[in-house]
Amino acid sequence: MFVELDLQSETPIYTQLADQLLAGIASGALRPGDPLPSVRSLAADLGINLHTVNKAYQVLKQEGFLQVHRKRGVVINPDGMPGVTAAFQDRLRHQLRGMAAEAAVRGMSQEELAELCRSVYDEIRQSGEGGNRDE
Amino acid sequence: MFVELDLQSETPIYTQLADQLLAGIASGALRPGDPLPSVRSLAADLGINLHTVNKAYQVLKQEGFLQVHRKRGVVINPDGMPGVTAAFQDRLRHQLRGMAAEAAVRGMSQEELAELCRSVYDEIRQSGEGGNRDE
Amino acid sequence: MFVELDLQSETPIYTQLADQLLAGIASGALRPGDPLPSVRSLAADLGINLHTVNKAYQVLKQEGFLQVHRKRGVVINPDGMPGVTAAFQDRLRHQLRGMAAEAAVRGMSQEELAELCRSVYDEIRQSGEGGNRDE
Amino acid sequence: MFVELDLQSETPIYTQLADQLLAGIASGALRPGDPLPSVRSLAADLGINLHTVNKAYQVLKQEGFLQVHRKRGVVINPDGMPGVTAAFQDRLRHQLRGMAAEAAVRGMSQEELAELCRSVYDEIRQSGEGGNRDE
DNA sequence: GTGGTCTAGACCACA
DNA sequence: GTGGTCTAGACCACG
Repeated sequence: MFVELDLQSETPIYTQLADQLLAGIASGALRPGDPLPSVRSLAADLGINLHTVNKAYQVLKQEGFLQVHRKRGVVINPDGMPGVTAAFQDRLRHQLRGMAAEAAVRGMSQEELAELCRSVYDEIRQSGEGGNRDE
Repeated sequence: MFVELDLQSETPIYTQLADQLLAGIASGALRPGDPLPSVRSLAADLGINLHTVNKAYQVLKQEGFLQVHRKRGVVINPDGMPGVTAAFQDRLRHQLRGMAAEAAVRGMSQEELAELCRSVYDEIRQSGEGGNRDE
Repeated sequence: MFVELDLQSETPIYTQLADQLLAGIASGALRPGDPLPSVRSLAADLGINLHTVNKAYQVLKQEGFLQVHRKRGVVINPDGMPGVTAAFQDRLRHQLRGMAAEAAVRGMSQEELAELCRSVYDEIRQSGEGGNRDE
Repeated sequence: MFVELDLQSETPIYTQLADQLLAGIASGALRPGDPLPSVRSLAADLGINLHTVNKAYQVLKQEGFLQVHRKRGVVINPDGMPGVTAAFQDRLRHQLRGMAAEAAVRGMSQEELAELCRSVYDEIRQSGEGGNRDE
């Protein structure tokens, strides 16, 4: 579990955690059906409160990425990940708009921005290359 | 001034305002040297708090997009816009990472994401098309 | 024994099990005097914990649906089922209130809700049709 | 605000609160656009923790019944209530199934159950007759 | 003053 | 042991 949190960041800890878990799924390090650490143990590992971990889990569960299994605890949704919903696209566009506006004003070209997107996407995919599974 | 605020959004009003001012600049509707409404009048126009408008202006001034003169009021920085700083790139990558991770998990391909980037960028550029009022 | 458990559900497994046993009785598949599997074997069949099966049995025994004999094991109460007690009606109304409130808010009419009730009731009755094994 | 909580009940306080707010909406006592008390004041009124109130609000917000307005605080969704979604129907059926099974076993007829549904529905609708609005 | 976040410590139902 | 709930007290961003 390679999670790195910036406790000073203005983005909430639970958001950072949720994002990194998603990144873990995207990279293949976490796969559908895989169990996640209990809120308590992960909280202890990360040195944060269990409620903070719980909130991250709840957010991901709400969106359909996780399930709470009565026997196996918290697991990556074994039925696969939710697709590209309209709500998600809206959210994406909204966030992109703000970034794109500033990028444009600062003189970044359309293609430079797109290229940056691609490279970030690649980083995420490759970070888990080989799908190391050591739990 | 074509500013639309969503008071239900989870993004702060001052952020929305700042983003839309940037979009105005990106589209060419606002150009270096152009004056902006006074805090007072813009707040009245938008039906929001003075502090909120002020904060948006402060944020943009801080980043170098605006200048505040005691006499001439608030103007788009006549010396041109700040460029693509390292800090900005970091911020961009950081935000992109979260989005890209979720997009990847949801099955969006690298090129689909890049394409979305491009289209959003275009929208911003085009929204001000024909808005070059004085040349 | 046609029991289907949803380990991801937020309703406890023992509750699901108890409900399905009740449904079995309602449908006629299980009748007063009929024997039920031992805690041990049912737990093995369903792949769940002994405690869980035991709790379901205890709950049903507590309400008077089952009897537990040292020798004959667990049987559907041969003296017949408990009737519509005041306590049960209270419980029913209480649960219905929450559902009805949300249904009403969502625009479901009184008759639509009543009709749904009837259809669910029918499903339960019919699911055991033809299941009268020994007469 | 006529909210009555049973702190001894096994149903969570936040659920009871959410249900009663829904009942308030169903009865017409609360209408789209109406403001709700702040989490702090309502918590003080009810003698419970503000986090508990907050959770109730979050649940209702999540489902689309409430909105958090940056100026007006928490309000009943002014765009109207969510409709009868498939997810809601599933939830309803599931809950009804358990109740209907027990009702049937206890000898309650299909029509008796439906009639109970109707009467509960009526109680909710009528409790707010006249739409008293004293805030 | 609002809601959002985080922490800490506690109890309970469930399995 | 797990997650779910509740409490209490705190800080911060926002408007």
